[in-house]
Amino acid sequence: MHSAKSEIIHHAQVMIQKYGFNDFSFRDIAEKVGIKSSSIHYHFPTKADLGRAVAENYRQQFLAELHQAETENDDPVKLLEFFTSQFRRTLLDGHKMCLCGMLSAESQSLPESMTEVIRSFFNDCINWLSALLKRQKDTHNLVYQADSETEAKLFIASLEGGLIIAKGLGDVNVFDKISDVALKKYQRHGSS
Amino acid sequence: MHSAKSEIIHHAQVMIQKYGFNDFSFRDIAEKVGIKSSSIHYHFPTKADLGRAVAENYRQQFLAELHQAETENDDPVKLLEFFTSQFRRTLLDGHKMCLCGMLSAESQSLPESMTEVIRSFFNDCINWLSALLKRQKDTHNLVYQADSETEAKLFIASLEGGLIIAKGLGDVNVFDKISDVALKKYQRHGSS
DNA sequence: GTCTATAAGATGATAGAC
DNA sequence: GTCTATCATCTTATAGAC
Repeated sequence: MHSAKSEIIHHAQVMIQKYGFNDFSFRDIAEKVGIKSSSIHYHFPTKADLGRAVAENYRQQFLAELHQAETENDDPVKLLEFFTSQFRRTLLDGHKMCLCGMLSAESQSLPESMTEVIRSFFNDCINWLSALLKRQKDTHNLVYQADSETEAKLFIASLEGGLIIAKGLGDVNVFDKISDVALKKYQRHGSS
Repeated sequence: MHSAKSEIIHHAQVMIQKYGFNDFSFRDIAEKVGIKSSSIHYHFPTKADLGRAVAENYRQQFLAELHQAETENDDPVKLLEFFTSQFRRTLLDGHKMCLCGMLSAESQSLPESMTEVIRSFFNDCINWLSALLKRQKDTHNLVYQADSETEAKLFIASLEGGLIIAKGLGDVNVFDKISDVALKKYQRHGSS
């Protein structure tokens, strides 16, 4: 389970989350993995190939963790908190951005093969959150300010933006404050 | 008012907002301005110098526009809408990110001279929004879910994240949907 | 202030040996 | 699969003429 290929994907992912897609090199990855940069081209002919593989791997793993959480707990609020904790974890672990949040900001300088995956990632997240919020709304007869899909978009936007503000202020606690308020809307009575 | 120096700053700003700090070169800027890349070094010795000047210029202009808006209108809700429209404008004009939002995401690959300015930008915005929200709250006897400063952080996070989600989905309308819901919280009765 | 010329290093990528 | 060697290109940056 520590094949060179998976090691390359792992370190590329971390570097994208920390520095962005255009500020790491094949040599940087190679040094981390302990091989030469030319060996990376054997697994991923171009940087676009590597980038797409990293994004697709991230998307699938992220989604798998969401589905796994659903099997362990079916309380919508708890699941929203789990979703939030996934973002919190990347921030605490090396001040990393969400991979797809970083790539989305940079999307105009990325190959189209990568932007396809980013779009899928956000669609996946919004669908998952939307179904959750709708279930919470129907169960407790709540009234939202907008349809569940729009509420889902606002929620994930708050988290992606929360990472940016926390990084900009250089204070990881800011993320917790932001996400706590974003969550409160769905934890209490439904007049909001 | 079209000095080479201001032209350089302008085009550098646009390119950072579109592609990020590490995906444009002095030659790219030089071509846009119509000079040679070596001439840029006369005005800005290093790329870090240019980056800091761009960020500082953005920060001051952004803040000046906020203060200008305050002299024309003192309704907190209208001012929140104005704040929002500033973000909307950058998205509609070339799918650009907020300059400091982009730089904040990339902050781990930036010189410290730039991260200082980014921190100031967000502090400025949060202070401005916070005072606004507090005034709205006191005037109408509203109840927020958190203190005004935290509400301000959530609000700007929603906008920064709104840009990211809209870009990720490749649909600028998504930003409007997100910002509309974020705004509703402060337009209506105060139980939220 | 802007130019030409150039340096010194990094980058993505390929060819061919093992 | 990984290596060495190499390439063409791009990058920031500097020196010196005009």
